[in-house]
Amino acid sequence: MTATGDTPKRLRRLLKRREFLRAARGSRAGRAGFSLQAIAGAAEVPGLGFTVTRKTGNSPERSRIKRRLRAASEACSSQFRPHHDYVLIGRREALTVPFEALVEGLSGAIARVHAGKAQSQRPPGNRNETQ
RNA sequence: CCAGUUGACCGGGCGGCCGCUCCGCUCAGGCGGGGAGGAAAGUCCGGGCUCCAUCGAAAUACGGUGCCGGAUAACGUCCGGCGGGGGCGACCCCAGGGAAAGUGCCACAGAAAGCAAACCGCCCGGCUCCGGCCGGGCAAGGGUGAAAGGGUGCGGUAAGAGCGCACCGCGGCCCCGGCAACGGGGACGGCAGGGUAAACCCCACCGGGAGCAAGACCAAAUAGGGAUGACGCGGGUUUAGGCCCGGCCGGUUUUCGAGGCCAGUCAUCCGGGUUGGUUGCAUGAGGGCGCCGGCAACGGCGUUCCCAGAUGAAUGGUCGCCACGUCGAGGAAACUCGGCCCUACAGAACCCGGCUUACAGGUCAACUGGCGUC
RNA sequence: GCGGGUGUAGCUCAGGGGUAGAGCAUAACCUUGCCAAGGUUAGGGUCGUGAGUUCGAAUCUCAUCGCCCGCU
Repeated sequence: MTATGDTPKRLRRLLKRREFLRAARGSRAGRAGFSLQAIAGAAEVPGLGFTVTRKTGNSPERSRIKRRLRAASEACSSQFRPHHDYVLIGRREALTVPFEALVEGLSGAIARVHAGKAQSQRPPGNRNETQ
């Protein structure tokens, strides 16, 4: 799991509850199949975490959602910026959405998240429902 | 051919490209190989394994199991029987020990719900104001109820009654078959003992507790905790415990002393938290095939195979072809074309044996009933 | 991995073998000039589901489903 020097595209995987909670305070963007959260962090290597709640489905469905999202994030791994942490929250639609649409959505969501961060910090109480 | 019963099984296949994880080899570039299930699930039982407790066991309490025999490491599982119930049948279902050890409960209805009793009644005698009343006998009939003290019939009687008899049931006894549960038969008894133990309970048998986040080890870094004991210093004496002498007295409890507490020193013992890694960890009550024993569960022997090991948790993404299913169109049909689903239930986490539950679609075998033909 | 609780009227809960109840809510009526409060009455239940024991099950037993909560 350690990122070696010759593979710089390798991402750091977020593991701890604290890291997920921190990312939840950042800006977010929703797309079909997932919701993306991003926040600036100290580490140079960008971090990425996946989470799918119990309510989404049973075990094979949750597992499959994570796999498809993981494959999609491999496809656009170069777009993740250094000094940032990302969390992908899986939704049920991730089971059925075509894979190209998933990759496209993720690419757009990353751009959207950084654009939203540039304009202002998230004001408290304002639900950021961007769809 | 139709309907059904039981058992067993499959639960997409092949191939590109890009990835993930483990193992082996490596000339360090890579190469080769393995990679979810029948339920991996629920966690309802039984074990292995590890630690804790205990001299070893037994008992109490609590919990579980409950016809008999067998299988098994063990089981609440499985197999074969027995008994009861259901089905025309193949076959299916049953927590199926004990109610003469004791206690409790049996609503409503009913006279009466557990020990015998008598509401309407029936019979005999007496009295009568002719409505009935009193005394005695009876439990067959009526009525209530889920259940009313063996059932049916005949005899018997004032009316009746196991009062007597026959058959059936019941009870213990004897004989026979069976390892046994149990079954068959015989003579006897003369009915006593309603139901409920998934009510308490009694009897027999089983169970120490916790769980791989068990447990063992390594490294780093940080903090230095708790308990107990001794202790101011020097000298003398004694084997030692101790005793004696001198000077000095950490803080606090008003002062001194004793004692206590706190702080300090030393010794012994015990221990916490954080992060990462290794191990446990995959050769096992293991799978396939064949032969033998057994009705079977299963066992024995031979041979062969190595078959997932992740730790925010791998086994994926995508494309093509084929197969299956389904829908639509064409066709007399075989079939052709196009679309859809490109699949059900569901994802290993120490391992194994079961149970239970979920499951689109499909395959095979044996058997049963019915119809048709020969 | 281990363990516990709960499911009854629209909501919150009683009932632990013998005809399913309370409060709030709903509806109608009374009261008031009107509303609220108050009063009277009514309706509303597969007792989570399926088997079993029993004469009889919301209650006892077994299986199953959903929800909630602990410990590690």
